[in-house]
Amino acid sequence: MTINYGELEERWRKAWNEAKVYEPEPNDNEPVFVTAAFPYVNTPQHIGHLRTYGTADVYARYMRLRGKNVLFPMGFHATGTPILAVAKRVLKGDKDIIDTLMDFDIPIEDIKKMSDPVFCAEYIMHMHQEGFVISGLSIDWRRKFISIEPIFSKMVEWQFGKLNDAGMLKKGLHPVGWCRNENNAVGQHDTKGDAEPEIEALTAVKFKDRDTDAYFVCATYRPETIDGVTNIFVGEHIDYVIAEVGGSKCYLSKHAAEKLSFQKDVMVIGSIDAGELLKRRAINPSNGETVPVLPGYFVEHNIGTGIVMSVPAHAPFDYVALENLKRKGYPVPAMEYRKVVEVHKDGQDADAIPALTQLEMIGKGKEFTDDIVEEATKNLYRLESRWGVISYGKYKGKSEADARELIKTDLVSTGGAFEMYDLANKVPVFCRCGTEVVVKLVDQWFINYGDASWKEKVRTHMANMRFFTQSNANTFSKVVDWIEMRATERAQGLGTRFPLNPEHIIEPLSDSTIYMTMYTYINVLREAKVSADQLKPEFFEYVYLEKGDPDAVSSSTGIDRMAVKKCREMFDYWYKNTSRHSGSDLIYNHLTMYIFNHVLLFDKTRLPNQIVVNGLVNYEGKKMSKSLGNIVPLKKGVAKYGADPLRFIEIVTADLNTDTEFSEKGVASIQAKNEIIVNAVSSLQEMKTQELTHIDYWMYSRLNSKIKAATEHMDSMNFKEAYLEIYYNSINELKRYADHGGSNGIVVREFLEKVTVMLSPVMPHFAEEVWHMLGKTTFVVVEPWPEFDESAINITEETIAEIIDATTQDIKGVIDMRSKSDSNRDKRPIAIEIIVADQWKTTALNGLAKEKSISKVMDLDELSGIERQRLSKFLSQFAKKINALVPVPQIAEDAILNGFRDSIQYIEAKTGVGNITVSLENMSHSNRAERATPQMPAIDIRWE
RNA sequence: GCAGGGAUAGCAAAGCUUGGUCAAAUGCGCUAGGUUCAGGGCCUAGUCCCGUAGGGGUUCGAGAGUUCAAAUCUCUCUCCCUGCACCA
Repeated sequence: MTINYGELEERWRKAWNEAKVYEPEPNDNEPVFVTAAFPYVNTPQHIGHLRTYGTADVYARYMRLRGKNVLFPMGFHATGTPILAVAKRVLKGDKDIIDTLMDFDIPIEDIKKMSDPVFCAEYIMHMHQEGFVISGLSIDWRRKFISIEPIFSKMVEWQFGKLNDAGMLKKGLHPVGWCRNENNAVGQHDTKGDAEPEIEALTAVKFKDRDTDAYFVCATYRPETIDGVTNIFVGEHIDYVIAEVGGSKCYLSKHAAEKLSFQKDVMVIGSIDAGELLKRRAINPSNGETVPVLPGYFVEHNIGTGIVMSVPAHAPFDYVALENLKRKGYPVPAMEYRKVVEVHKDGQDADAIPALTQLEMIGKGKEFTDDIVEEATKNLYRLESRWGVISYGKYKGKSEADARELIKTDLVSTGGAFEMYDLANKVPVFCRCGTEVVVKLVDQWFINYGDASWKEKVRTHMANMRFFTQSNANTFSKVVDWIEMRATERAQGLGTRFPLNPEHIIEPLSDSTIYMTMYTYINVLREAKVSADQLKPEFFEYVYLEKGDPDAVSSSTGIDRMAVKKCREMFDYWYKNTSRHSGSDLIYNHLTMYIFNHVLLFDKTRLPNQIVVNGLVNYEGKKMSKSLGNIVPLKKGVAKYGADPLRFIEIVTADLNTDTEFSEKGVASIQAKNEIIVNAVSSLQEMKTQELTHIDYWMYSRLNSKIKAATEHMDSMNFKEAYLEIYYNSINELKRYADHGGSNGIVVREFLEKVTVMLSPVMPHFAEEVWHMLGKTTFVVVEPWPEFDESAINITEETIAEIIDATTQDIKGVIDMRSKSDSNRDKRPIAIEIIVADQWKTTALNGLAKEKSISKVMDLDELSGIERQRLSKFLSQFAKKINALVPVPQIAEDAILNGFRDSIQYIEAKTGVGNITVSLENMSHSNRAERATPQMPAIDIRWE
């Protein structure tokens, strides 16, 4: 029977909707509040998005079955620039964005309207909502909102007022990519070719001109090599200027002066010819040495300052440039290529010049072209940064990495250098408008997540949170150590105005750290028709912190008194036992900021309880991405595969924190297995009620140990293991049960019923269908999760089953092996005797597992009746692995004998041998009988 | 560079926290057979090497160590991936 997922899923969604099963109200049960990071609505969803929301849904559904009062709401995020960018691109008729939107089946006339950002956000929001609905998420839609609504802004304004009151908003300088034409910060999506502006800090070292009061400014990544400087390089064709920088006269390229003016006070006084500079001498600020100025062929005006400090021992470019000059007969004064860093590592020649060694290694005798020098530079930098030790001067013996910071700090503090920023990109980065991007230091507001006492509060609280994997807990803890200032205002984008600078908006991650609180009462605000301007701070103070009283709040805001009270009651009831879900990429920002803001603003009972972080989804082995063209829109995916198979594949087939693999084959296999379950339900009609046999007890045992294991796995958020038990193993057990002649309707029915309930969190629609096929009239999605019956877990029966299966395998193996040989090729086995070990062997084996000594077991009283030689022979076969022995269950001879006898038909079918007998070791006449061990009966196969 | 994570059989991926029951789950691929079998699906068996009785041998990035015992613990090395703040 083929399952029509589309039809069945829609039918059950409609039934649940009508019964309002996902619209909880406070009751006596314990509330559980499940939220997932609200989606950003600049593009519609693809099937990968289902991972996070589905994971949250499975948890919500599981909690619901466990009798909790579960609220799972959802909102949408739209602040910031991406939606603005989409609208702008649509307005320009950008083909790329229009194609992308058309891939999601948006009609062209609607796409045209998306040049309005608000329309765009709301349109895509509706698509997301529909996607969530058809995916079967158990969301309470009465509480939906979008982050560009005025009432959302009111909450954010309250939050920032609190942050400011707590002194956590700070003003400071921050380097950003900058377009001087548009006067705007530029991020990756604002540049041509979406190049990420890579901002790097450099040290600008000031070498004084010996004869004037000006300085040569050299930008470097390696200030620690300062004592190895032999000369200064300038470019012969570069335009240089003299400029007043931070109070002192400096030489630098014209281009550099311009760029630097976005970071420091720069006043150009005049220009100076490269030829003039070449006549000067420069003084090393570290050691006072006077060095010459030479022409460097590789120096460029737009990299760094256009002036380079030359360290030929450690910089391949410098070395090569000096050699070139010498070869051309340029008057290069005698100089020492001083080595200031040593690498203590195998294969490093202590006397050689590192730059030359590296060049020769890479150049292999060829001419040193720029590519080779470039690579040598990279290698040497890596080698010395990792292994280098300073071998000269004050910091001799320190690692290069440590010395870099120390020397830089020394230079800066004595006025010998200043810090500057530049783009580290290989090629210049251009704004979409065509202007080259520079680094600007902007004066702006930050949230000070580096505040020591704040961090301490966060750490203290995090010790009480659940993160489910040790690795996630560690990551969070590292992020807390690392997080410092976070810029919190933006020049452009949708969103809430920043209270301390209303020209700007609040940065879109900072505005969504406490929004989940709003789900608890927003439906009350809507019903009471509360407007944004009524949401004054005192409202939030009362609802969130119970400060003030409802009468005062009501009279100052004009909000109905009952509504004010109800908002507080709803927040009070729902906002505890919270479970926060998101993809792992948000650990580094959103999730950490979520903890910080809660800890600062709310009281202890309202703080985050647990965070569940999940991996992503790969498509047929590859990452889903626009460039690979393998993005499957969620709507298409659900229509094609069914929401339930899609949910199963995405949510429970991989460990929580790793990526799942989506494949068509995988979906097909889930669909096929679902059909097996449906067939099992149909087969119930032919089954009768009868007395329980071995196989029935085994089935009960499996069912109950399954429930036990699955419950433990679900509780620790280990969905993969849980559903291995609930789904895959159940199907195998149904098969094994039938193979072994199981046919008891009562047993199978109970098995199927309980499995169906456990299946419902992942495949709610399908489970509901099966549940009703089983004749039920309730909703499976609100049934209680099954309890396990410890007494029904029967280790003996499960062990016997394992022994029977293993023995059957062994028999097959032996037959296969024997029939491969020439002498037996034509012979067929005609009879098999299975010989079950005598009881005393279990005693002896368990004795050995405990005593770890053969002689001690020989002396045991309970084995005194056993013939010495037989006992010794039996024990000695375990001698080699005596330390690895573990006790085995003691099983009565009759039980195992009967188990085999009940399974004779099965073994015959599996092995193709018709004459199978089972006997006890001491009753058998076979000369193989004594080979029997407790876990492994002896087998004697007779051939024709 | 800084921080985090990883390296397991043809591929993908468990297991390693709490060393032994690990030749190592599972899925895919591949091979053979079956199926009124559409070159599909499903079923059965096999898939490191050797083996005429359920056995033996050699494996879990490389090297060293701890141990009666290591895929699992320690150290060193090599290589790979991800994030790094104006970007949601």
